Amino acid sequence: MNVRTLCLGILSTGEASGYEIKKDIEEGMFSHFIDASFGSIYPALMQLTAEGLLTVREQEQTGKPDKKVYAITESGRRMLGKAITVLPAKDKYKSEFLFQVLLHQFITPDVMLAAIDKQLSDLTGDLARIAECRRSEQPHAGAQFVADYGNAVLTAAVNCLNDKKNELLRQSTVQAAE
Amino acid sequence: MNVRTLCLGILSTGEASGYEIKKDIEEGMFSHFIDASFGSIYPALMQLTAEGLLTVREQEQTGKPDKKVYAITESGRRMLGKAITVLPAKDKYKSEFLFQVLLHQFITPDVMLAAIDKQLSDLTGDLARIAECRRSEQPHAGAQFVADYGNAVLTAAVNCLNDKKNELLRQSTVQAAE
DNA sequence: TGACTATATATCAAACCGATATATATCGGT
DNA sequence: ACCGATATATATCGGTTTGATATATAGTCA
Repeated sequence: MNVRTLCLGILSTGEASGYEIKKDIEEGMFSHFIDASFGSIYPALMQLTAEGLLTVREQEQTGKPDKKVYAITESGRRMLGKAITVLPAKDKYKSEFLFQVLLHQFITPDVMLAAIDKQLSDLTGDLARIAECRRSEQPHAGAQFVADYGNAVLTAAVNCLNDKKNELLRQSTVQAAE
Repeated sequence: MNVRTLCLGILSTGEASGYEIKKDIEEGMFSHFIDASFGSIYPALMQLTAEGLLTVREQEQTGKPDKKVYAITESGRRMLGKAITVLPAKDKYKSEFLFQVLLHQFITPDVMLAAIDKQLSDLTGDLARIAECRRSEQPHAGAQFVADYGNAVLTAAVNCLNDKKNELLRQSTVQAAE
């Protein structure tokens, strides 16, 4: 799935500017399983507009720079429906943390513990963002599904990591006592 | 983390050809949290060799085409150690499946159920691959960690998905009965 | 006034993916 | 003996995406 479809999907929930789309991707419900940068969002919006799948209107703001508000057209909705009515590609998961864990022989125990703490802080941050989305966005079946799924996975990760961390701490205190 | 560091990391566990590195990334322990294509692996190996971080030797094979076996040098080990002694970047997770779930209004229930089954099959496939790695690769602390972490997360995902699927099936049978 | 932050759009080099090309070798079917 | 399919193996390339940077407006705070 490319950034074009992503933009159509977000704009199907309401009109927005490129900057607001980026914020949705970083802070909203989409943030848990999607990523895109300005360098791909802005070109995609211009291209989609040129193809008639979006409309733009320039909106003046007080206290802020002007913004370009994009809205999806009927043609855009059809394209979106067609694009997501396919078997989804396999999830992609990339983790530098687990890479370090697998190569633990090259790093010192204190660096390893720092990495685990960083990972725990990332995970609990994600959990907090899901709770925040539940509070602020209006809930519907899809959002409920995604939030429950995210909570299940992240909670399992946190529990496993805490176990592993305690195990490491126990080992290092035993070694220190010898 | 770039493909260069990835190649150094894999080669730190033993010499390999570009093709074998790709197989490690697809089937081995690394497959659960790493991805890279030939289009980035081969250039990276050539570049690292030119910089003296790897050595190559051409090896003839019977029944197969020749291969170029790369091995990490001392200089490469130092570079790898330096590259992974940093706080790891945040995990990246991309899911077309959850994107479809959040936009469920655009897809029919049967497409949704097909997507869920695809996701379940992907997850159980990953679980099976972890079990297979446990069987075939020699276990060490890092591999144990990664395998336990993967099992915890994937099992939580499978359980949550099965719940959601049953819920959907119950709803559709209730609606069919009305 | 100057420094900093937030909002907002846009561009670009570098990195990377996915597809394709090329080549060798085995195996099974016709 | 020949064809097609599959596995092994290296390499390249167009197109997409990232991450950084540039540009600009406006509020806040020392």
